[in-house]
Amino acid sequence: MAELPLPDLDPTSDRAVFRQIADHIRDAIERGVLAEGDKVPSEAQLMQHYGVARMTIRNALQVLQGEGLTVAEHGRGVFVRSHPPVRRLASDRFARRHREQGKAAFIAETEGAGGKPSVDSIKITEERPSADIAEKLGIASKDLVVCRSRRYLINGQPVETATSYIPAEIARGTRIAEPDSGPGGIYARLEELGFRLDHFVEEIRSRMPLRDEVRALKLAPGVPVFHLVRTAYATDGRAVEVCGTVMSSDAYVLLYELPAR
Amino acid sequence: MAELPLPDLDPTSDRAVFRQIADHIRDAIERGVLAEGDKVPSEAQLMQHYGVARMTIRNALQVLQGEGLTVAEHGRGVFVRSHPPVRRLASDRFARRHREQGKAAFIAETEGAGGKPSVDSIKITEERPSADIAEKLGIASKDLVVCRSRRYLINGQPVETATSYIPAEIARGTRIAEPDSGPGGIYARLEELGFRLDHFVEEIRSRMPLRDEVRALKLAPGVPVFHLVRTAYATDGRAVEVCGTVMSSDAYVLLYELPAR
DNA sequence: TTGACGAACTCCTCTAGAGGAGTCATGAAT
DNA sequence: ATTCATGACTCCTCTAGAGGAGTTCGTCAA
Repeated sequence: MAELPLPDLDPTSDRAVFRQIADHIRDAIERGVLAEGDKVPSEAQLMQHYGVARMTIRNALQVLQGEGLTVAEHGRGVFVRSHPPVRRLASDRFARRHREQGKAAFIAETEGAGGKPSVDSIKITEERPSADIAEKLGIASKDLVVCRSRRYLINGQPVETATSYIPAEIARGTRIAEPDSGPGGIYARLEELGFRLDHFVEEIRSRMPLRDEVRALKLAPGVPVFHLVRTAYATDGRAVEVCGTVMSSDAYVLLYELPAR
Repeated sequence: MAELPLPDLDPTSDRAVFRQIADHIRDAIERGVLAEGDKVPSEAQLMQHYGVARMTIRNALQVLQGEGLTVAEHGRGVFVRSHPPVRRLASDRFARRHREQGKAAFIAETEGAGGKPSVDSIKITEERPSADIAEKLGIASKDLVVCRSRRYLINGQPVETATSYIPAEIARGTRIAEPDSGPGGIYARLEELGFRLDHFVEEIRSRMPLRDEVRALKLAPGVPVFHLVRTAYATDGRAVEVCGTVMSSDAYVLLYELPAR
C-alpha cells in the first residue's frame, strides 16, 4: 500500500541510494508512523516507489535489520520489531532474605510477574576450568570444577542461559552436583555446607551473540546480548562459585543500587 | 593469498552458500587462524576459491560485519576487528571517598591507566524533562531541569557520551550550571549545597546504537552500546540528579559488587 | 462444512555484469 | 631526495535478471 508517505530520493545527495531509503524507513519508525509490528512496504512496492532495482531495496532493508529495527518473515513480509516485556533484574535478587522462602531467584521473580517459568536442558559435568574461570575461583586450572548448565524460559520462550562453576572439591557428592539442587538453589546448599556467602561481584559485558546463542535464545537479528559473570565469595574471602549467564538484551534491564558512602 | 585454509562448500547442505562461507571465515577467526587485525582474503580471492559470484561473497562478508567480527576498509580490504583496551568501571567509582581528591571520576581513572583523558562538546541547557526523567527526579514534567551534556575521550578517541539532568531549582545559578563544575564534579557541588548523597540506582540496557551515537562514538558496525542511567538520591530520599550515558560496549566492562546480606 | 489445490504474494538465494572510489606501490619527472 | 602520475588492487554501489520456498487466501470438490 502506498499509504506510507515516503519521501523521494535526493539525487544531489552523495549518500548511497540504499542508505537514503533506509533513512526514510527508519525515520518512519522513529516518528511512530510505522508502529511496532507494522508491516514495512514490500520489496516490490518499494522498488516501484523509488524506481530502483530489487537488490538496492534489499540492501536498505538489510541495514534496518542489522540495526535491530525490523525482522523479515519469509513469505509474510518485513515487520517493525516489537519489543517483549522487559524483565528488570534487581541487584539484590540473590540476597539471603530472598533465598529463605526456598525458591530459586528466577522462579520466584517470574511467578511474581505472572509468567510461567521453566528450566531446560540442565547438564551437569565435571571439567577442567578455563583459565579465566580458574583464576576467578582462585584454583589451579588442573583442578576440576562441577559445571551446571541450564536454560531459563518464560512461557516457553527462552530468555537466558547460565552455567555455574563450583570447585569439584566443594560440590562433588552434594546436591549441587544433582540436576535438582533443592530448595533455595545452590546458594542455599553452599551455605549449608558452611560457606557463608559474603558478597558477589558481577562483571557485565555486552556484545553480539554467537551463533549458538542466537539459536539457544531464539534471538532476532540485530539484538545484542548481555554477558554477565557473577562470582560468589564466602566470608573467608574464598570464591565458591562463578556463574556466567547470557541474556537477550531486549528482554532485560539490569538494576543496581549502590551506596554513596 | 591461498594461505588461509578454507574448506570447500558442502553441496549437500541446505545451508545457503553465503552462510557456509561466513561460517568458514568465522571459524577461522574463532580458532585464531585469523587473528585480530589480520586481513580476510579479498572478494576476488574468495570468488576464485569458492567459484561463486561476487555478490555471494559480499553477502557472506556482510554477515560477519553485522556480527561485529570484521570491518571493511574501502580500498584496503576486510580485517578482523581488533578490540580497544577495555575500561573496567567499578560500581563504587562515584563513592564519596573517591571524590575527595578533587578530581572527576573519569579524569582520575584514565590518568591512572596511563591514558590522556579529555572532555568535549560540553553543552549546558535548561529544558523541560522527558516524562521518564521527570518521573525519576520526582518532579512535574513542566518543571525545568539543567542538562549538562558532554563527551569523554581517551587519547582523542571518543568513548562515552553523558547527559546529566538536575532540577533547575537546585542547579540554577550554581557552578553546576557552569561548563566547569569545579573540583570533584557536580556530586561535590551537590553535597556543598546540602544534598548529602545517600545512594545511586543504575539501570543498564544494551542495544544497537542510533545513528547519532555511531557518529559521536565513532562506532564500528556491529558494536552494541551500553545505555546506563544513574539516579542519585540524597539522604532525604529525594532524587537530585539523573545521568544518562552511552558507551561503546567493546570498550567497557561494568563491575558491580553486591553484599550477600 | 471440510479439505485439497492453486494462484498470488511474500522474502531468500544466486548470477553476471558495470562503473565508482579509496589505497598503495612503483617508477618517472622534478 | 622529493613530488607526482599511473596502474593494480581493494571495497562500494547499483542493475537486471532467474528460480526457490514459505504464507495466505479464495475456489472448488467431496
